[in-house]
Amino acid sequence: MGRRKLKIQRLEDMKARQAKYSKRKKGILKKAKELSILCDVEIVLLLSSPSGKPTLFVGQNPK
Amino acid sequence: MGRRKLKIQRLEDMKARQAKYSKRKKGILKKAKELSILCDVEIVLLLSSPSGKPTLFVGQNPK
DNA sequence: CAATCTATCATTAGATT
DNA sequence: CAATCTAATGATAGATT
Repeated sequence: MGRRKLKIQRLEDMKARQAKYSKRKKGILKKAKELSILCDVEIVLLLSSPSGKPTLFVGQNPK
Repeated sequence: MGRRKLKIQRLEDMKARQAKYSKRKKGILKKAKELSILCDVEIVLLLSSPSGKPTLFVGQNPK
């Protein structure tokens, strides 16, 4: 998606990595939340940012 | 996306949940893989299907 | 620069087979 | 039914501010 197709390979510039991470993290968290609700499933998503800051998403309650 | 907008709420039909899960699982796994490569970050994604079968994705190697 | 914008590509809802 | 199709919504690349 986006103005041009992006080749999926490591972004060499640290600022670019951080910026891309910020955008895509938002997207994948939304997808995780939607999937957990729609299908009523348990999901755990653990992300570590390029700078090392972790994000944990846990969808639905353990049964 | 799709032909009509889908309201994000639990799908009541078990078959519909399983089918939806199958489609969206593919999508979120791709997103996780792309994010881990692009931003060189560690990602753990644990999914449990509507029938209970787990899927574990681990992107990048722990450092 | 980080936030916002928008043209474009990607995902997927519902249909079809 | 599960796989495939495709119209249409959704995510986001690069531009702009």
